[in-house]
Amino acid sequence: MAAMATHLQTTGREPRGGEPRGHVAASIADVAALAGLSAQTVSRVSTGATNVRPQTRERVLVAMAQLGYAPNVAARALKSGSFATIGVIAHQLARTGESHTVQALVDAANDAGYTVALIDLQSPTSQDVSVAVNRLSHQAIDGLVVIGAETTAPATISLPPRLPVVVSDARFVGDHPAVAGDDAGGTTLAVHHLLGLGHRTVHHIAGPRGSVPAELRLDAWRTALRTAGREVPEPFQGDWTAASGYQAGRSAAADPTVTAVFCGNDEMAAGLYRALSEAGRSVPGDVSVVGFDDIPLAEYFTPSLTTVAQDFQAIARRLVDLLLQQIREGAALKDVHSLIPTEFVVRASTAPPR
Amino acid sequence: MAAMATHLQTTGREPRGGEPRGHVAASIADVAALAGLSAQTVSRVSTGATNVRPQTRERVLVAMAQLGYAPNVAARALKSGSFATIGVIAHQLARTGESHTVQALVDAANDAGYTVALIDLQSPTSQDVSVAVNRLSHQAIDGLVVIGAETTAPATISLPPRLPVVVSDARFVGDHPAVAGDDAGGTTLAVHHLLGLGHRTVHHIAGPRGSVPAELRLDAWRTALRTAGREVPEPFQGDWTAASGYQAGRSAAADPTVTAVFCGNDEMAAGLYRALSEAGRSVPGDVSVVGFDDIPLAEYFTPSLTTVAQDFQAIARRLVDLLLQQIREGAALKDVHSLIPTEFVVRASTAPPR
DNA sequence: TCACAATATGGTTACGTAAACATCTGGTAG
DNA sequence: CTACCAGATGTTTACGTAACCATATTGTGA
Repeated sequence: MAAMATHLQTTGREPRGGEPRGHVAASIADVAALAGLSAQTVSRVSTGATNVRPQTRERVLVAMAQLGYAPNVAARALKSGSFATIGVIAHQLARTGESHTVQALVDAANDAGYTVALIDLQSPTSQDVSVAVNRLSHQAIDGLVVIGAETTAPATISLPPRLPVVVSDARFVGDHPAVAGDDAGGTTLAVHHLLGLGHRTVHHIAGPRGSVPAELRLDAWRTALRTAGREVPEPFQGDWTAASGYQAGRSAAADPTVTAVFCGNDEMAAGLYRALSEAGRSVPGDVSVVGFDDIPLAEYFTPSLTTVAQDFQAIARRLVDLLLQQIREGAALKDVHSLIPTEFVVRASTAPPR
Repeated sequence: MAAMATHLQTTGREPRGGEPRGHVAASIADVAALAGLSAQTVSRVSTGATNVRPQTRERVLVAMAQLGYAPNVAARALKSGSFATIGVIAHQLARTGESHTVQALVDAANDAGYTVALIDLQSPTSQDVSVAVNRLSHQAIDGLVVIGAETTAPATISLPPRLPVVVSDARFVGDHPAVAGDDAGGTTLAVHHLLGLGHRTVHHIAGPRGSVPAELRLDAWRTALRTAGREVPEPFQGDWTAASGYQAGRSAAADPTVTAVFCGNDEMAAGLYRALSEAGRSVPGDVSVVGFDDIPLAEYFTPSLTTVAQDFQAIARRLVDLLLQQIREGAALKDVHSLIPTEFVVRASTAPPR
């Protein structure tokens, strides 16, 4: 009930006050009157219906232009039940990976004729997600993309019934179609690459506890080492930020057995670079480093960072595809789980051990 | 007329098909019937009106919960003329500076009870901006924030009349309220810092031609040098990307007279770092480097980057404030130009020349 | 006890659009 | 020449809400 109350308050704003001329936005009736036609005919022109004489259509278009007519989206939405809008729930938009997904998502949605209503969560808890969804209310959006709930099980998010939803989540639990980058696959490539160069084992700076991609990468790293019969060292605990990578890096730099580090993301790799540099250990001479995500800056780290590239574009396109499919067909797609492959990009931060 | 046609087509989608039970979303009338009250009373509860007996309100809330009622946003918007939504036009959202502004903007808008409808432009030309605006149509949003038009004069953007608008633009031309970081001030601080360290002059890697912030930083750099009576070297031409900074850096590294470089943004500074490193010139020993923006990674460059920090939060808050003020008061705020101060952050990438 | 005020609740209406159905026009085939 | 058909246009209606005005109910003071 508490959650429900969040969308029950009005904003208390009045419609915008009048220009000098009592020039309220022109409606379809005004256009009809000016053109000497019925409102229905105007509506037909504005929706692109074909059964209108070219000459009549022209008359309507002229009247529209003259009045600066634009269809009232609210009325249209009320009538049709659709807003041509999808909701996107993100978490810390400015985090590099997230912002790429969101940009790609916005572009994909726009291409499909949809506007994106964006909510940015401060914290990605189930409750906050639920509140955010209710805020958009279940009729203001035609569908919902949840990409910011990395520490939350999608199944525990309370959603309006019948609202098409897709989530970006690699666990593939719950009923919603899900799309994610191949965290495990990318991690395996990274570990094998480093072992293949001759490193005896690979250390890891992990993302925050509870984060799904962080856990998946951690597990895959552990599994890859075990499968290869290598020792699994204690992972360093990070939180995605460069600062945490730096902290972890101070410990790593002090440990002479560390010759190869797989970082949970590129930002933490940047922090590690600096810690190693301060300790006088060179990359890749003394320590090889691999990142994850392939942010634009990764190529211009010094040295250029070897990393696991995520295809954010592909992830976003797939998310939008799956969502629109549900919206159009009116049916929930259950058990659709799409894993977008990662690409391993070898640059200059990895080398055989000394 | 061509532009107008863009918002006249419907999407041709049918409303979502029925669940097994003919369970269309509950309306205010359904709630009223279940509670044994009039629709009006239900409406009062849902809008938070005070003149309802607590006992009656409770009856309504129970009925709402039972039916899973949520107000129909379209109907509400149609009645009130307001969507509680603001449009945001961005350009290359994933660019670091931009994504911070957008995140802060979304947060500020959400705090004020507004949803953000986001459009990401591929190219920031006047025409594209106009098309994007028309796409949102002038009644789907209560106001518009334009932050992605850096190569476009706001005055040349065709906007629906009477739509409250704010732009993020430091030129302050045209009628719209504008907010921007203090490009010139920040640049001056950077140049003075470097001259103060004893450098004879300061080189510059500029942002793309035509970009407003790029030009402002370029001009301010030139002016600061002239004012100080220093030689003004030919600037290097970049385009905001690390790749362009690297290119420029190759030339800079080859020129022994270059001892201090002011970069148009932090990404280009990253590219410069690498070029200098490859040429065997150290930062800050041989060359001092200053960036612009203070992206989160800047502190973890190796060495830590001295840069001009922009307060994206403050910019966004001010943009939203100015927009909401116009929306609420119904009057356009002309000639409101707000310059958000920058902060100069001294880190480890600058030092006196050898 | 009753009149009156204050508060609570109900009925009617309009917001702008587009679907469904009705009517009108012009042309064509029998 | 007429009946009919197809296409063009008009009329009516409903979508869900909240403002406005009308009415019912409660409580208070004389």
